[in-house]
Amino acid sequence: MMIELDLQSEIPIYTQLMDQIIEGIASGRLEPGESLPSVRSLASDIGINLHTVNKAYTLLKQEGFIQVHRKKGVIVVQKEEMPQVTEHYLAKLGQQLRPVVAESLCRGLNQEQLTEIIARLYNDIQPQDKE
Amino acid sequence: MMIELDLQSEIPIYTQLMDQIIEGIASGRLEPGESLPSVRSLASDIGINLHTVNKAYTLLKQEGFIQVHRKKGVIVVQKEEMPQVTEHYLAKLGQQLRPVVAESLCRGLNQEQLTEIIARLYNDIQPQDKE
Amino acid sequence: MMIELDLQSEIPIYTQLMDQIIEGIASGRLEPGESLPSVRSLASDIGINLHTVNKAYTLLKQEGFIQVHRKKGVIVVQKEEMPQVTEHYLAKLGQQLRPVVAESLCRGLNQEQLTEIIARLYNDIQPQDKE
Amino acid sequence: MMIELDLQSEIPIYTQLMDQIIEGIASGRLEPGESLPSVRSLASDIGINLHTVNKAYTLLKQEGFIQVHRKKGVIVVQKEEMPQVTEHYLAKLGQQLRPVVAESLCRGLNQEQLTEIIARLYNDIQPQDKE
DNA sequence: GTGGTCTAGACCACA
DNA sequence: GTGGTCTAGACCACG
Repeated sequence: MMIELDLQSEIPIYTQLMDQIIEGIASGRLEPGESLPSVRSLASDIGINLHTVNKAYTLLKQEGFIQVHRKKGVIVVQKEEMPQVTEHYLAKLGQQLRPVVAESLCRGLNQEQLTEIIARLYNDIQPQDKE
Repeated sequence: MMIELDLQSEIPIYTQLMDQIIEGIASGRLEPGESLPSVRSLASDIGINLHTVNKAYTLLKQEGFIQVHRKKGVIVVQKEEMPQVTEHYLAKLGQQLRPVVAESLCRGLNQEQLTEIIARLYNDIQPQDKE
Repeated sequence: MMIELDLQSEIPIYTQLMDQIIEGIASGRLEPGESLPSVRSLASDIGINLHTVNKAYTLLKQEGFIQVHRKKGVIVVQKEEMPQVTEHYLAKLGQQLRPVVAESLCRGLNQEQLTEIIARLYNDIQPQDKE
Repeated sequence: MMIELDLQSEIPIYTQLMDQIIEGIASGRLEPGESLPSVRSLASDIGINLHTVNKAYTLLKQEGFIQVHRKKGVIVVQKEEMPQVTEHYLAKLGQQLRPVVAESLCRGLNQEQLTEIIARLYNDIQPQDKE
């Protein structure tokens, strides 16, 4: 599992970590049931604070992407248990996307172009092996 | 100019204010050349500190959405001077959207559905000059 | 006398006005002894406040570039009376130029290039008719 | 890092601070990658408010001279990432220098003399690695 | 302990 | 009256 952090970024490290793990799941590089490194080992691997990894894991657990077993350690949830498209999620999505769309409109980036960007991201992230 | 803020939100007030103003421009409720309320009056209108408004204005000025005119006060930039779709902007956009798409993939929200959400936001915000 | 002001600029209008008049003198478009418009007419010509023009004139007078006669109005000083290169002026110059040179060094603009820019400005402003 | 401020000057403190830091970089007293004191410690060291220091740092960050690193704090950018000579910078430079040259012409300070002043500043600021 | 945010009150330059 | 600057004190997120 490759984690790339930008320590200069204004995005908190724990958020970047969450994003990377979620993208890992989305892309298939992290499979359901697969186990993640322990808080300690991941922290030392990428050279950040224990608390930071812990915070990311805790939030991912809260959102339902991972489970923490006393014995098996940290694992990605099974496909059936993966978080769904809830009302709450859709609301958050709209709230996130609204300012993005507004700025696009101001700058003259039209709906087709934005859709195209979204499409490229889907293809970019999505698992490519179709078998 | 209606401004709606959520003082409890984790999103900084000055960011919400920027978003609202940008959406105002995108929607046509704020027209190019139109003048915005003074820092002081807007602050007292919406019940926040003038420095918070000032920060929002300053950032909007830096991004090129508004100008501070010595006589007319704060004005929305002319259409020709509106910020463009720069490389830098596209990079920022991709960076913002990437985690959104990743989470969508995990939750099983497919590309068509996300595109549909974008489309609705475009229609929602866009100026509705129907007459 | 053409005056070009940028009302959006962060540079105060009275300063821009002073700069323009000094450049006018430097370029020969305003000759020693020539009279400048009255505060009132200049203000209405360029559409700014009386006080602003007044401030510019007052400061120019203090610096010795113009004289205000009760009868002749405002005139550019004679060549012999033009402000000289004083110690005080050199100190001000160094103080102004120091940060400019420092930033140039940081950005990798070398001495020759900066000198070239200065040279171009001299040629640009200087009176061109040599007869 | 020595900082000398003139609290009586008409030049804003945050500007003086920016200038001093840029000169520090230009002179080599501040090396790329080196970390700057925290907002709080610098503020208390030089006896000004932390918000004033913060403003200077924020602007320097925006201009690309420093970065805020999540672990190392505030650092001078690496040499490769140092701001370049952009069109925008050259425009700003011309705008800054134009009135200076105009006044020089009026006062009879010729191009050679001004060039000489620039040269002295370059030598004065430039890193003196003689050993 | 760090930077980021917000509030509050004050002074000044500008127009 | 406007924006710009500075000070001061407080809370929070982050690491």
